[in-house]
Amino acid sequence: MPELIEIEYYREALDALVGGMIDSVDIPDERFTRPKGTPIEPFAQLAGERLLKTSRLGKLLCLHIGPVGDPEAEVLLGLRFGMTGRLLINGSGPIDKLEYASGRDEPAWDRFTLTVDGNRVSIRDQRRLGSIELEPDLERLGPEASTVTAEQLAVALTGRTKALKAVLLDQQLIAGLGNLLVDECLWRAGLAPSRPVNDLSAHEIERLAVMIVDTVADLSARGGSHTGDSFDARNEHAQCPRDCGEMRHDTVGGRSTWWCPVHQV
DNA sequence: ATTGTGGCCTGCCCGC
DNA sequence: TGCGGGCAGGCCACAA
Repeated sequence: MPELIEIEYYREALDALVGGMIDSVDIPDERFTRPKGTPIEPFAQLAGERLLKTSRLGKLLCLHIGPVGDPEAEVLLGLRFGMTGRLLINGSGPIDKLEYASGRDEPAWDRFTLTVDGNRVSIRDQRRLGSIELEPDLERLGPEASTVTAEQLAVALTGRTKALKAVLLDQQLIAGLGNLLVDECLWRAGLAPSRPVNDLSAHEIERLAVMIVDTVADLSARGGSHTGDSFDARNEHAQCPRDCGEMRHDTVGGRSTWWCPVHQV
């Protein structure tokens, strides 16, 4: 479930530990490191350093780690949460329950644990779809969705033929939107998810950019990606909350998609 | 280069 | 009750 909004909640929670000393790093299983096959050792060597800062780009949460007062020696540790990953601090998460995740909650699913001044920070990820990476390449991510401008959006769309939804999900083009946020943004903007992007007018692009920024802000304040106006209509035979048309279920960009054919055109 | 597909992983839910 | 298939809100490697 975690999309930009949830990752930002994680970052804010983690921010309380900035300045602390990393006592230990525990990665039980090499399958969680990226790129695949990266040994655990370089991660373990972060013990003894300090957590200097946190940052986020899209769904990537970054920990800036190193000795105080020596920016040259700073190392970036990137955390990705996949679909089922949660950040736990001392056993509890900023988000209590993941939609669509298992009702169970096993400490055995802790794929990565950092101890900062005695506080346990863990990624609990049942399916191991998340990962950790040293010095992640930030250049591979597009502009941040929560502040995306019409100009940036236009750049992402130009020269492409993909379905609109597929582009919005592509982290290289726009960073941070996941399946739920995209469906809500398109529902609010009145745009069909399967529209080829080269078909959008300048006016529609502008409207969509504003809608993305507003929707992210709105749902952040409400409490998560699952609090959209269209969320309850992600069901068979559900009615569109705007115009009472029947919601339609399709696969677009390889993802399960709910939309309203009446007002999304 | 761009685009679509399948795989990674695991658990749950449904129908037989 | 047991079993197989399909599905899940992310991301990557790969083929066309």
